Amino acid sequence: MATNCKDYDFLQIEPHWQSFWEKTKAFKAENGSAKPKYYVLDMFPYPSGAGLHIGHPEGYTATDILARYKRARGFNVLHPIGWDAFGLPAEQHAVKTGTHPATNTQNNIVNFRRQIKSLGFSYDWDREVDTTDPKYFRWTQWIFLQLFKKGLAYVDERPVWWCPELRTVLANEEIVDGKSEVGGFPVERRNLRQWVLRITAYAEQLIDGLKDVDWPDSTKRMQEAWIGRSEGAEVLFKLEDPKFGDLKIFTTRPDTLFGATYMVVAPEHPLVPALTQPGQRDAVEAYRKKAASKSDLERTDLAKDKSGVFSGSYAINPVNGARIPVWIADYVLMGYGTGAIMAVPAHDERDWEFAQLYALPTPRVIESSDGSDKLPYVGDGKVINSPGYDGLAWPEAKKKITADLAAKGLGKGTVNYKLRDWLFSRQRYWGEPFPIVWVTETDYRRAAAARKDLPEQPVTFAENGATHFALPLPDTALPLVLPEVQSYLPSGTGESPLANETAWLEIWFDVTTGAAVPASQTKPAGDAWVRARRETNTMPQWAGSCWYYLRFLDPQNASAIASPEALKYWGVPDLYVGGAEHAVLHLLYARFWHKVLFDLGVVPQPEPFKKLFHQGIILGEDGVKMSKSRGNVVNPDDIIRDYGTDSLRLYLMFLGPLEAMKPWNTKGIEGVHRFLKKVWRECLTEEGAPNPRITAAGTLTPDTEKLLHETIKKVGDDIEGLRFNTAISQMMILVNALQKEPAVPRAAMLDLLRLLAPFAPHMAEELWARLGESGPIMTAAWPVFDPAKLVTSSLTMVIQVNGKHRGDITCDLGASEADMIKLATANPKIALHLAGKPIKRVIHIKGRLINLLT
RNA sequence: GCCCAGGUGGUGGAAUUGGUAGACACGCAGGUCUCAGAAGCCUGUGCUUAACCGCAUGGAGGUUCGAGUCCUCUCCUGGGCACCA
Repeated sequence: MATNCKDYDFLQIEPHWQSFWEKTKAFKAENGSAKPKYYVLDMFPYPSGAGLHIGHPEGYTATDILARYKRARGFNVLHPIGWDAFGLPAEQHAVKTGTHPATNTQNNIVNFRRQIKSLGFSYDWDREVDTTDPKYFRWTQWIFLQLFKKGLAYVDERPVWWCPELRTVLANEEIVDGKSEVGGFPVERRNLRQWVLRITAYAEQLIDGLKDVDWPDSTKRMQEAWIGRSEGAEVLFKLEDPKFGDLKIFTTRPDTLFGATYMVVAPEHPLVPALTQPGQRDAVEAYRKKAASKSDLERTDLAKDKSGVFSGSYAINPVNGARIPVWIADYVLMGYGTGAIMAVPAHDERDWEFAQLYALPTPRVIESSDGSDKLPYVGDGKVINSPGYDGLAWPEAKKKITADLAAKGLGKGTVNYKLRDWLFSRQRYWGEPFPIVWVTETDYRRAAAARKDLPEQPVTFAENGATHFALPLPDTALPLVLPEVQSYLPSGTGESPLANETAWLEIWFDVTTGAAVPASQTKPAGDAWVRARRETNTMPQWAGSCWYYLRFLDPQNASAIASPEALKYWGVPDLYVGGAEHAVLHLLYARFWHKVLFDLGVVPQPEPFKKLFHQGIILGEDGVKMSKSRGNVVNPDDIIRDYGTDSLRLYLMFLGPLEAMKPWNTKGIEGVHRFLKKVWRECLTEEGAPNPRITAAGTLTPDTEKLLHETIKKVGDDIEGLRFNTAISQMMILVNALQKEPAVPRAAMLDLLRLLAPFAPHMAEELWARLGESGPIMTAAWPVFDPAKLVTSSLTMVIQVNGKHRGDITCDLGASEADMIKLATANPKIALHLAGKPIKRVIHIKGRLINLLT
């Protein structure tokens, strides 16, 4: 079973036990077990060409320790891994080399799998998933169809980054300093047809659900801020020229309506052309152009100064009939609220700045609580200069004004969210194809008669005067796989490379079965066949990672994302560990999909991740983020070769708290490596035989006996609390004590090995076997501490004089305060500080300290 | 600018949550073993001091018998967000 190496030869031991675990399928999770379940999940990696980064094993080691610990505690543990394998780098590689992205992706997966296996993680490899596998993405497409059917998917024109030189759409990360990363060409915003998911329909639920999950507060707050709920009112301002109708604005402060001195509409607002008076036309047109060409970067980093232009038109304030000018300014965004605001410069910083610039009036309508006259004032206070509302606290005025406006049909209370609908399509090859074809209205109506899986409102898109109707493939026609293509370069028109694959794209389509033949062939016989064009967009990388935690429950299931039994037994992850960089997007998108699946009755619980933990970042030895360009990257392969994976795992955990950002230090790994060698020597002689110091019977000295039980308790508690660094230092303390014992009972040594097993599993298995135990240590139960062994017979009390620590006394457990003070005053060091002065007051903290005040 | 997380020895960090500041480890120094080195083992190691005393958890105040821990102000570092009406 074990190797027979004489000294700690980790290069022999580690592969040996890894192949043993693999052969015996030691970490198989059983569906339908009678045992209690524990599901611990890592954020699965994108298999990049660079291989595993040292940051990956940090989080993975933490979850592996927990998985192994929970198994020892009798749990049926689900600990899976997979590959988030669609993504941009593989596509860029394909464009460059002409090789299929799947080939490159599979090569990277092979390397990642090798590296992860060499770390000895206890994954159930039978449950490995790959988001690019048609057997997997069939269900990604299936979930999309459920969203589609529910009316949560639609098509719209959305601005994306377009590079005219490269004739392609670029992702934000492909743009550096306003130029394309490749070639450094200029980029511009361009509207393209996009699929969009209605995540805003779940905004309220996504906020509410945060109450019920055990997540870091900072992450919850970030999601809340991202969703950005704000309560206010929509108010209608009549335009002075009645033929233009009303200007609808959103405000969170309807209570300040009497202070509105001008209006602002976004440059993109549809009413801008109508509002612009002839004299202003040139200025407005120039301003609109300038605003449209502004990149996000210019708007955020530069543009500290406000700008705007007067339209020449006026609106009427609904509360007092005042005539107020309408301005056009880019500090108002079309994408939020109604794209128009009333400006109250006295009580809004941005409006104040703008009003100062253009000399607009700034009447005060909220009294400051401290009586100061300083403007702008955004604090609490009472309403003034607002006939009918004066004297009210502003929240009450807000309610009353909103109600009064509603009664007159001039407004209503509304809730707005910063959250936008989710742009869900990419003009790329390497992603899940949408299971959608585009047909004419007539053909859609025909299909609708035969199909029950269409949305209530058809999804349509108008182009060159024709309206196209989106018809989904039937579930039974999934998966829709990617066709082979001649080139991975984009089509040049803004569509994905799929747009060039005419035989795949232009088809005869059977509306009942989803079958297709190229349109170049003759139309097959039968009424069900219609002319169709496939959707050329593909899904973003988020799609596959939105639900993978569900597929692990039942990864081979061919008829559902997972069986109802598996969904019920395993539920959702008990612990989810991954980087804080996913605090918003991945975690919000996955929650959205999960809630939709919950509403459809597919999953039994409303939230996907009960408990979330973010591991910190490992910095380079120079204390800054590891990066290739800095040359401070640590490769796990090198560390495993030099010290072994047990040392690497132990060091990653010993470095500091899991959540902290910590610098790597190669000297530090030598310390934990030395610790492991010390454990080895305690167990085995130089010849590799059991150390004769280990005795079959016998006892430890009382202090060490107590320490052993303390250690069993502390290591267990610390693992549960994810405090691995202190668990390790406690084991070090125990080993240092065992080393000084005249002899060590075999049972005590076996306890130590079982504590060490989740951290350094290879060495623990090896020593366990070498000391003559028969089964593997990973099936052994977690050691039990004896609470009776934790109590002490005597008590050490800290003695302070006037709050300063001056000495300790040791006394019996039952000693009275008077006894203790007697002992303390007898102690010469303590007596020195009392200097014969009388004790005026005694503060006695039971079992801890006595503070003598003179 | 706003929000969040942090500042503890030469270094990574610990501190039972208001009760011995610096556990454990790295580094360094001395010793032991050795022909020698490596490994191991032993001792020491916050600053100051011969020692006692004193000082010390970014800084300044405060609460308390007692503060790394609580409060106020302030400085610095890291992360996130950014004209959201």
